Amino acid sequence: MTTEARTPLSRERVLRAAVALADEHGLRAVTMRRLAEDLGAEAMSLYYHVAKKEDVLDGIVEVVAEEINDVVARVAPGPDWKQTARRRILAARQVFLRHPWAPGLFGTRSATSIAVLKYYDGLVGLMREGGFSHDRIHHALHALGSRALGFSQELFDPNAGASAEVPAELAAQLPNLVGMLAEIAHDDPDSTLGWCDDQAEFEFGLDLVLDGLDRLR
Amino acid sequence: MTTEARTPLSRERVLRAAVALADEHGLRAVTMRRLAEDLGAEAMSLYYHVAKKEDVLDGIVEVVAEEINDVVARVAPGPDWKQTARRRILAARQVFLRHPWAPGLFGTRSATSIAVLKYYDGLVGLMREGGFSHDRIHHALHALGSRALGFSQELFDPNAGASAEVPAELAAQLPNLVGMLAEIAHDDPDSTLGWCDDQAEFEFGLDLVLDGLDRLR
DNA sequence: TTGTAAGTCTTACGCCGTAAGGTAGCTCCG
DNA sequence: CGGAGCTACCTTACGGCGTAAGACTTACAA
Repeated sequence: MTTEARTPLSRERVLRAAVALADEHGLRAVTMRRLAEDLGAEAMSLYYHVAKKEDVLDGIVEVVAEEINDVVARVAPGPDWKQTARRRILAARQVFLRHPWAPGLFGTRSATSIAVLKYYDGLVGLMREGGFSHDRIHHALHALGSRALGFSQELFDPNAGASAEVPAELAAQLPNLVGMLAEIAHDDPDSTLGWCDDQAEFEFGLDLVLDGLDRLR
Repeated sequence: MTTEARTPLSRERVLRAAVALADEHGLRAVTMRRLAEDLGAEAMSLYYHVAKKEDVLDGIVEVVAEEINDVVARVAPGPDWKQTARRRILAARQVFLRHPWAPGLFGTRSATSIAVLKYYDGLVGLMREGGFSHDRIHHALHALGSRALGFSQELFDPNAGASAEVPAELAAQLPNLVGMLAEIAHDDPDSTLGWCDDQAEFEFGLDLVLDGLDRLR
C-alpha cells in the first residue's frame, strides 16, 4: 500500500549506523543482523554495500580516524613541535573518549586505514619541522605506540585492587603492590578510557616520552 | 571392548591444550568444540572444569603470565634498578614472542590475573629498592603500559607502506610519511611481534621511558 | 546391594557470518 | 510499447558457535 520512502542504504550509512550501534551497545552488539535492523533492512542487504563484516570493522576505524583528523585539524599550533604534538594527541584522545570501544578495535586491525595514515603523516611533518631526522621520527612513532593516537593500553588496573578488596591470603603474596595501592588510593577515578587510563596518567606518560624525544633532537 | 585408559580432563589440561591450540592455529581456532576434540572429549565435557569460554581465555592469560614469571625469576639482577627492570621486561618479551597471539588477548582481558599481579608486584618492589616513591611507581607503571610486560601496541606498520606499493594518488596525500619510508627502508624485518614491534624498536621505546623515569628519581 | 556423587556425553536452541539465488523497479534501446 | 538488463534489496538455507538441560556411566561408601 503506502510506498514508505526509505533513505537508501549506502556504505556511508552502514558505517555510521555501526559506529552509533557500538557507541550505544558496545562493539559486541555490532552484528550484521542487528545493524540491518537498525537500518530498517535485512542483513544480506548490507552485503551489497560492504564486502564482509571485517570490511565493516575496517570502515568504522576509518570513520573514527576521520573524526580524529577533523578534530586535530582545528588545534592551534603551540610554541614548539612538542607542544603542538601534545595538543594534537590530546585532541585525538577526546575522540576515543567518545568511543570507548575504539581503542580495542584499533588494536585488532592490521590493515592500516588511510585516515590513520594521514594522521601519522601530519605528525611526521610536524617532527620534520621540529628538526628531527627521518630515522628519529620513525623511532619516535614506535616509542609512542598507541599513545600517538591518544590512548594507551593498560594491562592492570590499580583501582581494581583498591575496590575489589583483595583476599588477605593473596595480599600476602603481593606486599609491594598492596603497599603501593594503600598509599596512592587514586581517589579521583573520573574519566577512564579502557582500564585506568585516566587523563593525568595519560599525560604523564605522554610527556615522559615527548620530553625524552625532545632531548634527542 | 578395550577400555581406552584416558587421562582425565582437568582445568589444567584444558588450559594447556588451549595454549597449544592457539600457538599452532591461532586464537581464532580456540573454540570449545575444537578444544574438546584435541583433548579427545566432547565440548560440553569441558564445562565441568571450566565455567565458560571467557574463563578459558582468562585461564590461558594466567598460564602465559606464569610462564613469564618463571622466566623472569631466572634473570640475574643488573647493576641498578633500571638495568634489572630492563632485563626482566626483555625476558618477559621472549615469552610473548613464543605466543604471538598473546598480546592481543592480554589487551582484551579486564579481570587481572594473579600471575600478572605478581609480576607487577616484583616490578614495584624493584623500583622501591631503586628509591622511588609509591606515587612515582604508580605513574611509572602507567607510563610503561603494556611495555612493562614486554610488548607494545603498534597502530600502523611502516613496513606495510614500503612493501604494499602505495598507489601514487594516495602517496601524494602523504608526502611526509612517504618521504620517511623511502629513507629508512627498514630493511631488516626479522622478528616481528604484532606489527612492526621488532626488537630494536621495542628497546628504543623502553629505554626512552626507563631513562625518563630514572631522571625523575 | 544400593545410593550418591563426579565426570562425561547427547541433544537441542538461538545466535552468528554469509553463499546462492530470487524479485521488484528503473533505465534504455528496438 | 515491450522486454532486456541492471541495481538494490530480500528470502532461504547452511554450517559453526557458545551453552542450557538433562541423561548416562563409573567409582566408591554405607
